[in-house]
Amino acid sequence: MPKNTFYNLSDEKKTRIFDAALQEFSKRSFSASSLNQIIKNAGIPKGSFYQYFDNKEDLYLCFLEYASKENAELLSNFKGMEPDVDVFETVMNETREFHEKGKIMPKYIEVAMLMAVDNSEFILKIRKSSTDRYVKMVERDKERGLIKPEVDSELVINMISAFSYNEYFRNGSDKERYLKNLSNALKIIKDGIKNTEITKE
Amino acid sequence: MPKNTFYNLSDEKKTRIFDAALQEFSKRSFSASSLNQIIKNAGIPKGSFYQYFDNKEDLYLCFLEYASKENAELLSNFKGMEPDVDVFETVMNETREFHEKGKIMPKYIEVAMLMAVDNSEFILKIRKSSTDRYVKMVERDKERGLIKPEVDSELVINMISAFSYNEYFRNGSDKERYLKNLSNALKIIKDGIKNTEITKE
DNA sequence: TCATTATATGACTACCCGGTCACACTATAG
DNA sequence: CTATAGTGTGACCGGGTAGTCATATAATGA
Repeated sequence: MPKNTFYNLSDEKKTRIFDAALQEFSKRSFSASSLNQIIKNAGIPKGSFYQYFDNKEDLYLCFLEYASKENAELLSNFKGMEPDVDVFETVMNETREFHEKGKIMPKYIEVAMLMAVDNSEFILKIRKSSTDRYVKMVERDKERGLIKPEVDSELVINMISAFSYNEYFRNGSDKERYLKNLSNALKIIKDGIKNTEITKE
Repeated sequence: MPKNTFYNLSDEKKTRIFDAALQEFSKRSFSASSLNQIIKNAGIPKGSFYQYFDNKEDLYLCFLEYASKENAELLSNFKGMEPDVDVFETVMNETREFHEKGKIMPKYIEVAMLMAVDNSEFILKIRKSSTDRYVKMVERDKERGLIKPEVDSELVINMISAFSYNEYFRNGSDKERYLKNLSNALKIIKDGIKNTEITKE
């Protein structure tokens, strides 16, 4: 847990620290990340950092909490689940939105990707809760007769998120290419699980 | 490429080095791995190591070659690209074989998984060449009229490998579950890109 | 005003890393 | 026996890391 001195800091300084943390934690996994790099980017002296946090782990945990709050706020705009839009369109729209919004969000994707490798219990919990929302969308689409009922909803979401993370990394700065590939992959999955029976009345 | 001095080493010493490399490369990604740790475990002095190899990358490449030879007989069953088997069946068969054979294999699997997550340019190059084989299979299936011609072959392989790596990590020790999920995912992708036109004569 | 407390700071420690190099040793050939 | 070439070796280099600490400065309260 960060010390009181951290919470007493100006918002501007706190933001600067979190921004620097985001830069670093989205580039390297926790164990490979450099605290020196973070404080350099944040423009705060080494000594000051240790006035605010116990150590690197302390910062990481605090950062994750902050990041998931940021995340939740942004996603709340979409929570509505518009009735005419299927899960694939939603994923695509939200991803596109991520990129248009300040370009900060995609960095969180990288953080998540690097977290996935660490595979700690703590991270599994966060990931689970973030995919649940999409799993529910798949299930809704099943009920609407758009998707074969025997399909494993969680598996579909795992396919999408795995590809999304991976592809995001692979394409580096070429975001257009990433979005195009994601769109193509979504189309393949959609065609692969679409309900061919005419059960709609 | 290792130097002659390495090949002139006793088999016992060579094995000791590869064993130590396996231990390290299965625990940490290439860029996170420690050469010092490897030579310590292998019980050879730093100076000697550089008599055998140019650098850490040299050892890694050499180790990969050795590892893939170790599994040579395993993969040789499949290398032939049997004419009646499509890319999906091949992936599934190879994966199953990979996991069912031997107790040494899991370590090598860890190496492969960590490789998938490492983003250094060095690793990217290696990874590319290893997926090429599967990309070619997709293209062959296209020519055979099994897969829609407009599909991006590389994208398909990326979807499969991303899911495979991710799912492997997610399911931890539950290999049966992993294989089942992979099978289901392959089915979805297959259905998503199968050629529905009747162009076969 | 002055003493006390909280915060700011960067030089410093100890320990990693990959890689080099001068030197020691050994084997072979003349 | 001696010269030479091949191999073994660990101290060392430059640069990175996380974390510490004495001291300087600012803020606070009596």
